[in-house]
Amino acid sequence: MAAARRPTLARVAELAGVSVSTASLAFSGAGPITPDTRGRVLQAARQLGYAGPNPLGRQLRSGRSGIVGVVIGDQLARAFSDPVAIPVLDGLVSTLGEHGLGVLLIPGVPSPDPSRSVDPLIETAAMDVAVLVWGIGASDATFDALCRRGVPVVIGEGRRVPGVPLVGVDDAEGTAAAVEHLLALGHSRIAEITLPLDQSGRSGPLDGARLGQVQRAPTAHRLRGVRARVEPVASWEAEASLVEQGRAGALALLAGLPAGRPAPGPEPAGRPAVAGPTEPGAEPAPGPGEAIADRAGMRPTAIVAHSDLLAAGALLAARDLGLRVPEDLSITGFDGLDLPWLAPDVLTSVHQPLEEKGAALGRAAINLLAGEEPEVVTLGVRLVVGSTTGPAPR
Amino acid sequence: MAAARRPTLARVAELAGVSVSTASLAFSGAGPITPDTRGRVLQAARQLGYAGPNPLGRQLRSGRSGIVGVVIGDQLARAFSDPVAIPVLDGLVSTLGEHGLGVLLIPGVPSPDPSRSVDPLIETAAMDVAVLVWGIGASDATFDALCRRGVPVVIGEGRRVPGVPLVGVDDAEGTAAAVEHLLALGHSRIAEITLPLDQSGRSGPLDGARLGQVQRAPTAHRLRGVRARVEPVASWEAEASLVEQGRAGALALLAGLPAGRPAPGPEPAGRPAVAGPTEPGAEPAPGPGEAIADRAGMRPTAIVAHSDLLAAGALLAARDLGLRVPEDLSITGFDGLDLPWLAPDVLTSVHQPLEEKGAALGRAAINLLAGEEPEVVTLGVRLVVGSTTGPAPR
DNA sequence: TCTCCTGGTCGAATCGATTCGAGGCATGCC
DNA sequence: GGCATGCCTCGAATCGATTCGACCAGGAGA
Repeated sequence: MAAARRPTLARVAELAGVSVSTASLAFSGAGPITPDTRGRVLQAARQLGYAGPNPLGRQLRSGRSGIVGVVIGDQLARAFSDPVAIPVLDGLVSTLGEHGLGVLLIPGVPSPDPSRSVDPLIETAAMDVAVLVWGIGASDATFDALCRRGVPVVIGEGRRVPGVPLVGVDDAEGTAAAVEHLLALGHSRIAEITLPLDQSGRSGPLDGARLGQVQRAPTAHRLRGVRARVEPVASWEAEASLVEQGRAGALALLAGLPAGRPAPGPEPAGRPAVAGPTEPGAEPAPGPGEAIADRAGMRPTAIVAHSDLLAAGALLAARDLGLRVPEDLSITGFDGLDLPWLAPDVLTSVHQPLEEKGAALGRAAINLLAGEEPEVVTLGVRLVVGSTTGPAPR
Repeated sequence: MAAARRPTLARVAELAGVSVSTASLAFSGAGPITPDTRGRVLQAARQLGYAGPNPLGRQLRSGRSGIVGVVIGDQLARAFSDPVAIPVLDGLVSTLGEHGLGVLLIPGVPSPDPSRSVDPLIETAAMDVAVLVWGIGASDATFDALCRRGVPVVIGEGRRVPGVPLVGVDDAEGTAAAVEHLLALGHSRIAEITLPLDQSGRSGPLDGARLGQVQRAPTAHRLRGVRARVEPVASWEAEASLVEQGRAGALALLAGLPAGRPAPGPEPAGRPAVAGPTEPGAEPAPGPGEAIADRAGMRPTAIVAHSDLLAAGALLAARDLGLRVPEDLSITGFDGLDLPWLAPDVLTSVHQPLEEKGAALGRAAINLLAGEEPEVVTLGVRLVVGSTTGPAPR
């Protein structure tokens, strides 16, 4: 039994008694056509149940698929669970949608995969541009594969690659502002909970050696921003931007240490170290067995977290430990998420324009398609003071 | 300056000294070919920087785009913010990915839109199947448009449409189980916070009249499941599945009412009403001015929420009101989300297999493509008792 | 030695639309 | 009345690959 195939433009033209080219004109609207003829064609189309030109034919001819591949780093589920990702994706999809472009979801895969295999879609799917949303590492199989195919790429939050548009926020500026705020409040013992430095899945105390291994661009910038103002008394690397990780980090940084004022130790507390080419390795990193939380044996009075979820976890940990926020401990986040379940607390946080970031990614993709020169866009951030920061305890 | 276009299969064949058809064979692997010839073709391809057949040509020929359109109801941002959506989407994308299919994200639009316009992608994008993830209403412009185009459709969580595969969970069974659990604990004054009944954005007390207007399928089933076991003493309709809405609903249901045992009023408290064709309108709906929370003027001892986020909001509201959970108030949710920030509480909740639901949607789409008969799949749910339910207060 | 078979290669048709240049017809102007 | 001018319409080429049947050569079997 032959299944009746969908009618084609040719059949419609035939029924309408016109040529295929005329019928095409009737639909595309490009080129002159008598309203009468057009009407006859549309009438014939309706009669045959023809719902417009087959996208496949049109795409082949035009060489454009109207599809933007969006490569979601890591696992899809994890990417989507990240509340930071949502507005970005939303801004991206909206902006592209306004220009008639669709978003094809492509799962990325962890970079350090030995087989360097990428999702088959990257090799075979039709797309006019690709957007790598969560940045690319030093060497990225996905990026390479796309280049090989000749698919233009837009990078979100990653390292700069010559000739490739890049969209990011001013990460360093953001963490620097947070630290500055804390310094102004009199804090000197500032600890830090960082975003992952790479895709290794590692978590735990962050020492100088590890610091040199940072691969993810936003993390690197946020680390730099902090260190542009102060050398943290302790730093803890999270495995991912998750509440649980923030809690674990804060517990590690805070637990079992007496509160108190800066020890009169050899190290000048909270010395503001301007970032620069300081001797690496000269840094007195804590030894293996040493308490990670505090080189001087005393509790930090503030925690700078690289993300709001990490900060939220830190806040919960503080509550668990019976610490008052901000009286005993100040906490800053990064992202500017709305986290009503932290009520009555509102995070002091560096707000980044997430939806605008998505929109900027979309515009970059569109510009690329239009043949414009690739640009590097850096969006501004803004520290918004909430209820989780206050004067340093005396 | 003529931009050098990407090399085509024809150029590769030419360079390799074979015919186009042979070159095609070398890539597709279909049909017999000498390893030697194949090697020559691949060599030529490498030399030209040819990264495999152009998807557009292949797709036109095969009539398949390898793309599954996933229509996300409402706004994209809202859909993504819903933690229920994430695992479903993840299961869907994974399952489709294993079969080489990509997911094209398509924003749905609110049904009651007067212009009945749909996203242009629905009319013009290439796709082999479409999945309507968040169900379709009684009449749905999106669904109609897809049918007109001849794109086969899979429905997730919606009404049954003959000839269209449907995937859902046993909603009625779920809420019934939750209520049964509460009844077994001795609760008789059970209130309810419901999912939206339609896309109107309405929220507030739910009376009998409104109950008849329910359009969204899962909501209807969950309402039915509750009423199969008990007639709630009060019901509050949320505008969306959000923590804030749950909090508002719970405050409305609980605020300002004295705790206490069932009033010896004319109405038998907690009468278990079996669902059935009871006289509509005979229902003693609360009058306009009446306290919505409680027909007998007393606080409910349990709240059945249609989703975990609503339940979480209710829990926060209870904490705000100084009510102990579960000593003063029991709360049940629906979905089985992991909500660590509710710690130390763990919701008693009806767990639904979210990722499996996504996978089932994917399988349904694949089966449809393979020409198999459309099926209705209903996945089971399971009540998991947490710390938010306990014996009714005496 | 002839025929049959089979594995490998090639030609040509096909998928469904877009687009460019040519041509036809009517109008307007000289 | 003839010619230039537009406005529509049409034919044909094109996008890049897949696939079916034809064809050819070489080996096996009779």
